[in-house]
Amino acid sequence: MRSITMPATLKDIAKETGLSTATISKYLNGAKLREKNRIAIEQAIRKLDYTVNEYARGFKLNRSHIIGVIIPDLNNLFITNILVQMETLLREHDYSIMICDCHTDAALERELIHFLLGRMVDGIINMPVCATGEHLKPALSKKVPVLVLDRMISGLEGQIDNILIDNASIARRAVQSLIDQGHRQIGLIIGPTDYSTSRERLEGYRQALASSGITVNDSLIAYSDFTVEGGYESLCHLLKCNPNMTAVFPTNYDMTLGSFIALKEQNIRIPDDMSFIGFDDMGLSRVTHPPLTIVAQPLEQLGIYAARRILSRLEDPDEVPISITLSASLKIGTSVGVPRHVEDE
Amino acid sequence: MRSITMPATLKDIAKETGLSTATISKYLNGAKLREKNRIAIEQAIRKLDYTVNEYARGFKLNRSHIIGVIIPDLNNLFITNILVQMETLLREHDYSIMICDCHTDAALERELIHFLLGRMVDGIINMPVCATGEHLKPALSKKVPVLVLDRMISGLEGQIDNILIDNASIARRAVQSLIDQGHRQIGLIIGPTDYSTSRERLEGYRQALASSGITVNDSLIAYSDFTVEGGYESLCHLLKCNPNMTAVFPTNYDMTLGSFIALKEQNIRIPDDMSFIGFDDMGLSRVTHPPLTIVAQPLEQLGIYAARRILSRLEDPDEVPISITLSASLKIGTSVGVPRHVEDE
DNA sequence: GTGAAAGCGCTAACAT
DNA sequence: ATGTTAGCGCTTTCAC
Repeated sequence: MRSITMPATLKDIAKETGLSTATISKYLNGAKLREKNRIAIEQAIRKLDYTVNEYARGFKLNRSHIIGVIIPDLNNLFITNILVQMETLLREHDYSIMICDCHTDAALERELIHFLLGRMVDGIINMPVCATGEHLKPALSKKVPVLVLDRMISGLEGQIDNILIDNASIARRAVQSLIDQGHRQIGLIIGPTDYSTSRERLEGYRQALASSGITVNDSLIAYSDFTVEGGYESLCHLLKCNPNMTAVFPTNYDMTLGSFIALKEQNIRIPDDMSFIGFDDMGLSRVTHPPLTIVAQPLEQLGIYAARRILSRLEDPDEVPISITLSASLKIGTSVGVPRHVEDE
Repeated sequence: MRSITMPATLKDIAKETGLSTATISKYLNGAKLREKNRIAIEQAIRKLDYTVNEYARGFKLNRSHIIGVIIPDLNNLFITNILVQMETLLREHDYSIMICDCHTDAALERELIHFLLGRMVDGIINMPVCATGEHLKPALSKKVPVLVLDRMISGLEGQIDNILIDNASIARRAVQSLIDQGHRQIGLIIGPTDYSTSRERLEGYRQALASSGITVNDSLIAYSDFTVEGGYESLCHLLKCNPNMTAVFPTNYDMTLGSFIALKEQNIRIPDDMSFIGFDDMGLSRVTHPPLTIVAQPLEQLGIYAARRILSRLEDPDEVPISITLSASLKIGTSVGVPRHVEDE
């Protein structure tokens, strides 16, 4: 006899209704059957509080309906904004996500691939730390669909899906808009250059300057670390080394917050004393006066595309992996003005 | 014959080594055996690239090694700070977490309990939206251990674990420290009072004032919503209604950020013009000058205790659910000063 | 439309 | 120390 705490199984429903487990299973999976039987089954299910044992089903069908997600840091609004959309959309399709934080540690990242494969995940979404993509090989050789998020990995074309943002383009446009206002001494606060996103933003900055015939002044480029503290210190450093700097462009949210606070604390007015273009349209950018001109990355879209792509791959194993690049937009505020020396002319 | 993409099974290893599946299973689960056989198995495992089918194992043993986690919002550093520790510790014990964001929607929260139970999670950790705990009943009746995080739910004592922070106490101490400096007009920015944390912080504020014989002035209490915008607007509102206010105490991280920026923008100096005690020692508090006096909640500890408790419950089903209350601390900076009118006396 | 039976990969008696 | 065997709950032929 089945104890009070043991959940009911198909067999119990079969016994209760006098039907076979096969029939009930089929019904549960969408088959049609005699009205009388349908009702009997529904009744038995309610009476015995039956729910499908997804574990047995997954075991039988060899699919878990779980997507593994490996990210470098959960404590990051840029990342969670993407995850929220992904999770919501995947759950609507009856998939759940297993999030693993590798703490920006490439060795742990590699381990986590194995961890997730051991958990029989149906697919893997990864914002990679390891730039070579070497860590993804075990998943690929097991034919588990892999999607790489927000960072470029070369050498795996055609084997993985890739959702990217056109960082070079948006950085170029942002810096160009500063140049158009007359700025020549434009500070850039950039993240670690082992990430393709940082390199591309730097490249966009260089392109904009080059196309206007402005020589790049290396002392205007602060190499930072994507943190609030990093942004704060970089801004202070840039100011000290470049008294003539008239505009500054931090290139992620935390550094935007840090450098914004540094400016406020030094009583440097935006845009009167310093023009400012921030990054990522979250928290801070919703309250500042003047409203910030800001690079708005389509984070929700990133999450949605990632979820859609992995679902497509799962539905049709023959689907070919592709790379999708989304455009960011420049949200215009009033934190960019005409630089002093131009006004004076 | 097993196709190239089908993963190897115990049977394959058995065939390869000439041993039985039982022996290999036992070895995999820690049993000792003849050195010769051990080597043969290791070799076969490597040759066939075998990994345990966790799905079959979980099915057989009726445990998934998955903890379901339901939170009101992933886009929240307070929450992710807790999750990071939880995830790390649980994974070290070979558990993974399935995170579901209910978007502060009680109906979705209830649904997610069913979703997770259907996924056969071994336990559930929940920072609840629903204050009655009604949504947890299905989990409890299935004997799935439930742990409630950071919020009090009454009526479920002895049935659920509960990890809390002593909000009343820390709020009282924070406000007391302002009173000790001579402040009498102390603004409070509080979150939605449907959460026990908000009510307790408000209670702590009241207690501190009462114990010093100060009458509570309702116009000094701003009921806000835990967001950056909310903090910004609440600060502006408090200032307008209370020109005599000499100190302000926002009670979560986002509202701390919002009100801090509002002060900066109005050129109100901290602590000269306004004393300030912030909440949650993250991002902002690491860069401000002067360093903020701040309520530091033990977020990492919260995550660690939650993980430990649920692991204990899983290891020993007879373990009795308990409630643990952690103390927050007041990190002293220099954002609190002596109010003007006292200096003048 | 319905049922009988096989089997997914693993573990746990139980036997040797 | 190792093998035999049954069976977890489900889906899926293949009959009828």
